Amino acid sequence: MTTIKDIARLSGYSIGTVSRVINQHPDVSEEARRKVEEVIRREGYQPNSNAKLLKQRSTSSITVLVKGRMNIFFGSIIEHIQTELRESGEEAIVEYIDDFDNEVLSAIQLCNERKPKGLIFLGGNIEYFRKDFARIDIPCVLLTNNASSLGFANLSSFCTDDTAGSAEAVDFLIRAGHKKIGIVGGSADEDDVGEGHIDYERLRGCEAVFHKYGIPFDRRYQYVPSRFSMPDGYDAAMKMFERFPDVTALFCLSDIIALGAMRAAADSGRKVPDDLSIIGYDGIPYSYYSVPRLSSVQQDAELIARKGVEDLLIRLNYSRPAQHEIIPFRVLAGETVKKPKE
Amino acid sequence: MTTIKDIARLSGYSIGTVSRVINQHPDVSEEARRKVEEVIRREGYQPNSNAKLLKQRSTSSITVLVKGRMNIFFGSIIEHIQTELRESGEEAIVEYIDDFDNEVLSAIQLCNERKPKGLIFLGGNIEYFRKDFARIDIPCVLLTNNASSLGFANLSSFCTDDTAGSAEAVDFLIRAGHKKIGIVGGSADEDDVGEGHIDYERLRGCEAVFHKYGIPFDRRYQYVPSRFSMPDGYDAAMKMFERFPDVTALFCLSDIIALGAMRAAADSGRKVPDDLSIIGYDGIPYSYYSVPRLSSVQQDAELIARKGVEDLLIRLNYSRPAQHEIIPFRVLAGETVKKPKE
DNA sequence: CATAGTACTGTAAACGTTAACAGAAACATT
DNA sequence: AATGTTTCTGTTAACGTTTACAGTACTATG
Repeated sequence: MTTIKDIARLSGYSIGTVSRVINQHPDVSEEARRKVEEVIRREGYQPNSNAKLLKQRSTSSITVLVKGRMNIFFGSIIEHIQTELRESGEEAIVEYIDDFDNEVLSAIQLCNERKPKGLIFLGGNIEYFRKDFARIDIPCVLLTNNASSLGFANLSSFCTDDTAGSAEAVDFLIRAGHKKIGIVGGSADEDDVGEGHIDYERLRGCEAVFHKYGIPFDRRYQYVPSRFSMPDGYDAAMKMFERFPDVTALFCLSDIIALGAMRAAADSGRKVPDDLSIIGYDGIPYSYYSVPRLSSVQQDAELIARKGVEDLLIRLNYSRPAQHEIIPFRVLAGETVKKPKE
Repeated sequence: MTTIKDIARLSGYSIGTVSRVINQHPDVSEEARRKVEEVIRREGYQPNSNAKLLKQRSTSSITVLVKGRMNIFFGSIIEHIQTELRESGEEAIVEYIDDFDNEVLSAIQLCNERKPKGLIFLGGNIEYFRKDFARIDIPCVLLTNNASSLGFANLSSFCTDDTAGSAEAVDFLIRAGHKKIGIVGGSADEDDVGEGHIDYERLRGCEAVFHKYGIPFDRRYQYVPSRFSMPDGYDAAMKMFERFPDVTALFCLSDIIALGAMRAAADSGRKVPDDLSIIGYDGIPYSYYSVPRLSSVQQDAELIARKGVEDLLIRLNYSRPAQHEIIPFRVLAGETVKKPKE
């Protein structure tokens, strides 16, 4: 392996000068720079990043910590994060952790091991682990929950208002004439739906709307938890049909789940939207191309990603305080919501 | 930051002993081990990986290099890779590169920067860069092309036989009674379809079957290139309808493309499968849940991932020669292929 | 009792880099 | 001519580990 020493020897300069050339320091003569660069190119020399990081005590990379299984909505956010970071000359490392792992503890471990200079969280619910979060001392961005209430100086958040988005979805169904509405959640564990949890926030929005219209809603019958995958959405919808057979509309807390539910509807002899209306959440491309086109509360994955990356980069470079911004959503009418038959 | 020195000081042992405790060396007394571990736990000490790697000259991690945009088939392979590696106590870092980047050159850069101990390639076509590949000296696995012909000692490959899979798809359509078959490809660039390219291999399989049945096939009219995304599939299908209006069946070189094509069919007034049959490739979960259920040549993402990881780990530990294995596929009949009307 | 072996422990030299510091040379200023 | 300043360069001490080597203190063996 060629090291900086070899370059120094071959170019006739000292390792100090070579290092300065590599790191674009100004105190280097034109001639030295030229000669050293020539040797570097000729030898195909690449600095050893471990040695570099050992000295500098941090990486040049930003880690994206994704909680839960591969999911196309997160996937598209990740893709946009990658694009944004690349444009700024930064490198993203994506790390997936299990749905049941504690993301904050995983993040701490990650910080120790790989020393990223910034962290982006996707999924999960930091609120539960606020105590541990205090141990993270690099800038963080949370893209799937609002963290303004947590009050950590190093934690920004950019996300849509889940409560408002869900309210609007249910409002949309009710205005279409539905009263028997089922809700398919995204939370894996029924017992787990506490404050800050994605299902909790979304259900809260739903219930407020039911209340506004004076429509009764019983969480025990009309809410089925699920997970962010099609098979899980399928199963949850089937369970819903069993539990609540005369349901006329489904609000699925993610498009993936909604697409699974569409198949479940077909398999249980329900035609969408004639027998069953469905509205999803996220606005993934797949839902846009489904037949019929899925109605959905659309989040702007690109905007969320861009805001998050921009904020992180600014805070990394100018130590600005953390920000919390609500990203607007919009309801795409689609083709899966229709006035109920009866 | 706590270092090994602090642990040594606090435990009353030397850094040598502490290091031996950390690395599970046998030459440590029970007492020393116990005491040192106690201090490590108490202090929450984490070894500095950069220092460790600087000494050991390689990472403990395996890098997955994914070419192209976020794509659910690759996504599910990645997920399985992650699972497999985690079970073996290994760590996976996923790196996405642009569709137009050269994956081998990217890999070389990656090796220099992060020093992974193994590399898994997803997507792309190493064949084009065989010359550069010789510069990579760590075990590699290619999961989307057969690399047996390349003859690199450090390159294994595990993938389905694209030629045979495509042949079977077309055979399936012809046996259903279709003669006017369009093929929607996965290759971004029409000029680019050369040997080793995924479209090249698949088209070859198709043409052989057309030939076998004595059905004419003109690549210029009946083949439209596309990319692995729904919008691209949609556009390509629309182009196909324009170019070849009386097409009765479509073979899409990926399910994502097929799902886009299904929407295109709907938008152009074609009912699937009554007016247009569609068969895809990959067998992603989404296609299984689509209505109607997509017919598809299913690849076993989990098996591909597992074989790849197993091979990599074995070669990492026992320096076995590289392997090349063809993973079987199977045609899922689905609901989108039907006898044509006329 | 001498010797050899065993079980453990400490020391110190690497690994490849950065950056603080000092020194040299050239030039400018008094 | 002496001094100060600027521009460049080399030297060297870290950074936090691992590991070869050398030791020490036992225990076992002849």
